Amino acid sequence: MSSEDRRLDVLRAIVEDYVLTREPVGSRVLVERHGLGVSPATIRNDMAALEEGGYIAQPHTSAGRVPTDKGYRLFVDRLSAVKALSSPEKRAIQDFLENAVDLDDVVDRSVRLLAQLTQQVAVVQYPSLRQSAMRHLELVPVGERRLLVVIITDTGRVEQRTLELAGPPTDALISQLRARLNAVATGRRLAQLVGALARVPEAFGPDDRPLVQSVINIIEETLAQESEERIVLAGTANLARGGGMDFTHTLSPVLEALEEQVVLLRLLTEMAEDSVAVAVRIGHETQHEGLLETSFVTTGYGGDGDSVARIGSIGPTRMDYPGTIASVRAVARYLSRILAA
Amino acid sequence: MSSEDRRLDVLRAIVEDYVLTREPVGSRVLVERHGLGVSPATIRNDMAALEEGGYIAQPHTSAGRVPTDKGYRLFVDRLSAVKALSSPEKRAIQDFLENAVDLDDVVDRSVRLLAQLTQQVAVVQYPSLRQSAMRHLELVPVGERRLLVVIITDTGRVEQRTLELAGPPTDALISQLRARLNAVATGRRLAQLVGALARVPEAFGPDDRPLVQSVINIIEETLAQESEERIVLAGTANLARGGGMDFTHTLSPVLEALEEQVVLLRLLTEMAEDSVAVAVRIGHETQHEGLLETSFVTTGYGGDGDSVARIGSIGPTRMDYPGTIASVRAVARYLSRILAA
DNA sequence: ATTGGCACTCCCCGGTGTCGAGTGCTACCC
DNA sequence: GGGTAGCACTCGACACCGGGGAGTGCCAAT
Repeated sequence: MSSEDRRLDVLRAIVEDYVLTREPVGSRVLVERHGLGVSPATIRNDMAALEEGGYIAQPHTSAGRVPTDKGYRLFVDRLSAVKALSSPEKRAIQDFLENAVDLDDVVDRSVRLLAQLTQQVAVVQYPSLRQSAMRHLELVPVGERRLLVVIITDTGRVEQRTLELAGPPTDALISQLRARLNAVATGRRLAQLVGALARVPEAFGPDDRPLVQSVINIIEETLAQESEERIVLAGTANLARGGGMDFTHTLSPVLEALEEQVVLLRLLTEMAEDSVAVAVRIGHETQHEGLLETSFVTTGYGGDGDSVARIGSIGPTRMDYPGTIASVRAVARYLSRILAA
Repeated sequence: MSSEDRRLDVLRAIVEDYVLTREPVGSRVLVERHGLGVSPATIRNDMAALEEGGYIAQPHTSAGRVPTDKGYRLFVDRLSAVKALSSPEKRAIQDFLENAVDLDDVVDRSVRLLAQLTQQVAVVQYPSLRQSAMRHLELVPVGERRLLVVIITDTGRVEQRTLELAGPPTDALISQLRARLNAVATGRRLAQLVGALARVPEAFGPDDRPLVQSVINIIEETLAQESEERIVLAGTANLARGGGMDFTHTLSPVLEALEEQVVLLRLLTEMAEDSVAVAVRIGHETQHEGLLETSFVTTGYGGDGDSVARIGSIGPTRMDYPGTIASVRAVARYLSRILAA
């Protein structure tokens, strides 16, 4: 074993120990608890080198070492082996998710489950409208002057908008329009819908076109609302575990960041482009003040090939990365399976 | 002024001071800061009496006094004057809520707004299905063997369920059933629907009855799911303000309680029966371990006369009750107005 | 009934001293 | 040159002490 290899072993040991104990780890316990076959003094030299490289740091002069963000990064990239979940765990996941009655329920169960498994905060993004395909489009007249436009996607998501009308429409017009829209839209990706709908008004008489156009407008508006992407959280209480000792002073900024759904959505979108199975953002990599002391592990779910939304877990940078990655991946897999059914 | 009156004044002063400063309040600052025209010694006698009655307590022998739950209770019942919101505040509330696009958005905005106003955790319950009236019921065939049942209420809530069919239904049957169901159900309170639907199958031929019956079953199931009552939270980060100093040790149990939607739903239901405009639960009155150090202020909204759901705010027992009550009431009022439109 | 006086209690806070974990360095060995 | 043992040093954690002060309860006086 080259000395370079041993240094990495030392880093791995430090990360694992620190994750377990929450306490800065010194050279002695390192050789005692992990089977490094050398003396503490040797380890100290390695630690000095690791510190030089910025992988670990000491909180104060005579304390043990703590991994830095850079250290964790190296750890997840090169040093960690993915844990496998036990069979009973897998069974439990599947059973739990299978009992869901509708999309809301599936999402709700998934997020709670993941929070439970990781003992951290879980995040699930609703299947993106733009990525989904149209299953059905329904027009429902409501009272005299209102029309309800309901969009149903293949992922089970249902979106509706109310439209105020100039006057009461005829039943014939409504059903003609409904048929026409469905003919054009059903089965198509919502993202590709905008162009496709443009020619629909041509099929209608000039008197009807304003209504037709306004229906199309409201559909396009609904799809354009990327901000309408919904996310659901669970397990925020887990942040406060152990007296919230994982965060300097208070966890208020963390909670604030989590409530800012914009922040999470940005991160999820960025991570979708990472082109790795499971994306990890560590500490400052989240690019957000409040999340400086947290890490975010996400993966995509749904869809065959490319995913339709993301699911993930947020915890202190000092988290069990292999375990979290395994849990996130497992729940995503079962979630995809359920949605495909 | 009788001495009894002064004692209540003293209690009020203690509550107000403690809410402001978070510190046990002594007899001297009491006479200094509030215009009680007597000496500290006199106040001390009153305080002794109040302590005897269980309205205040001292954390340790030589500290000031702190209100007990019983003290707060007396305060909200008899001693607090309702604050009025400023005109700009009212305007801001209205403007903010008016820009909502659908029910989800209205609820979301309301809960955020209330969290912002009270600087506490806000809770909004979705309009109850059972309390709402049916606006429209839609049946949408999806693929060959599935039927989507969509229920739209007058509060804008949309609930849908998927039904697996034995075989593909005819369009004629679907539209006949749709018409029939809407004739019976539209405009009716959902709670009264169960009986009304029972006779619908009689109008159909024996071949069609199984399908008709299963549609009716799934509608009734959906309505029966009281547990499906959804609630939305915002402002949990506010709990951690000031270093979370309002709670002994950690706020983890509080967060856990908030995630247990069952707990909140129970409380909301109980408080709906209090037959007061704004219901308040203080500390142990919440009957829940995790909420021992919190109070819950709620009121109903929506509907003319009796309300259709509740909205409220949760904060430390040491909260600004008059201010919270005013905010909750104000948001409820505007929320009702929006929904009625 | 109210008040001034007074003794008493007990938390808070700063200072001090000890202990121990952990380090860096140097000399030494293979 | 890399590994090791020994050693002096640093510095936080913790316990202990003592003064200061806020606040109380009680009593005697008005």
